[in-house]
Amino acid sequence: MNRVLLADDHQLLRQALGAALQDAGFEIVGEAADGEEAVRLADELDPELVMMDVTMPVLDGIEATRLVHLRHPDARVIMLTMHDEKALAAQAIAAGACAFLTKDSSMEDVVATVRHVGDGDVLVSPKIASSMLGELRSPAGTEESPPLTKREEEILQQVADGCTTAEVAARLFISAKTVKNHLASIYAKLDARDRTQAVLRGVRIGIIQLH
Amino acid sequence: MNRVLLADDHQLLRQALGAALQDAGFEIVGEAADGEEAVRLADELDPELVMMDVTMPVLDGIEATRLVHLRHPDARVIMLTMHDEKALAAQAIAAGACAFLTKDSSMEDVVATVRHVGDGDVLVSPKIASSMLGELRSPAGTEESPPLTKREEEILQQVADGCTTAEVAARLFISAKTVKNHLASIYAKLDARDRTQAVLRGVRIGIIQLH
DNA sequence: GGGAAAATGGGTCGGGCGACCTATTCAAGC
DNA sequence: GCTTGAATAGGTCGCCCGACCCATTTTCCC
Repeated sequence: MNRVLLADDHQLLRQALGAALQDAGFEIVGEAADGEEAVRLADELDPELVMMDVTMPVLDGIEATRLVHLRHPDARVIMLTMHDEKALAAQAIAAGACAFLTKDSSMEDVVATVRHVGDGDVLVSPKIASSMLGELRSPAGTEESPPLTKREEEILQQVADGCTTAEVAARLFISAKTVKNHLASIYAKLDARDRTQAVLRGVRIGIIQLH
Repeated sequence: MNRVLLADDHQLLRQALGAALQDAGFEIVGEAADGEEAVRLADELDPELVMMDVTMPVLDGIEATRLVHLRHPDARVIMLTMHDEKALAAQAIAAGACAFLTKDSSMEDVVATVRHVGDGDVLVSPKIASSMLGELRSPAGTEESPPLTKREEEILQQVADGCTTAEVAARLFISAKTVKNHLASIYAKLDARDRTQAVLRGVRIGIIQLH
């Protein structure tokens, strides 16, 4: 019997996961609707397992995982994501996640993965997880895309919010040139050739919130 | 006892909805993972109710709803969406949907809505639905954004896929000028000032697929 | 048949944007 | 202490983009 904390902004999915995990013998000790709440509840409830969605308001799942892992090294975090992206897996693992699931998975896959992690398997690699799901991606070298810095994420979010280069510069009290430099770095990291593609990548990997 | 068809690309959510609706006394006659499959299964199974996600591969939920409603005027379609956007509600209703639910809803809300629609309520307006959900939006005039034409959606999708204006023109065998004209029309309809915002809007309202 | 909307194409203009290059400061880590 | 990387800033260049004009053809609905 493992104490589980659920963090997902979609109540529907939380309830569904909660019900399935309870049926499987897990105890749901709390539910969070955003990353910040997830971190707070993790502090408060000290769960053994955390099911964390990547795309969440206020604080995204990656950052929330990083914080939870930092404060509760024993807690095992399982990441949930809409779209599966190789780049995301690396970031999730780096942030301290133990496993990786896409929302294309079946309930059985979820329960199986949670059980594995709960049983103490140190790391269910994304590859193992995806093969376990019967879905295999990342053909070979798993070319990783280095995570964005905090400043870069901040700038990309502003761009996603509709700001031009000059507007971002004004909001952050820095030069437009600097914003351009950050953007160039973002494009290189996300393999995007313009702001549209960069923002879309950000949305896919869950570091960008849609307002 | 109503015959229900589920259409959502996330297996997890399909299972969850299916289980909840079955518990509530509905019969799940089929599940579709994309819009095309939804239309095909609707033809095949002739369900009374269809729960249709907006964001689906191959054919989006709006278009799928339009087709289903066209071929099966008696079938009642309930739209499901991630983000709730006023513009989407108008499009969904126009396409023939009977009700509108966000994934922020609770399972109880979903069951209640499905029951209402299944009982024969002609139209659960988005406003009623959202007030039923305890969430009220669209303060007054519900300023509608007219839906994009097929050509416009096609072009916006190409832009989302990373094409420049010239590349879209080449792919569609039309002049770059024409692409620009369509884009201008798209910007006006979606209240976007550039392609980044337009694509993001498309993603939010679910007419754009992320590849 | 007639009108509206969609789809097509053209022109011009200014500005934002991305590519490329360099430089300084500061903090963290080896 | 030295190096690395992040964040800051500057310059130039060419081009793509969006704003605002315009017209024609086709399609579809009344």
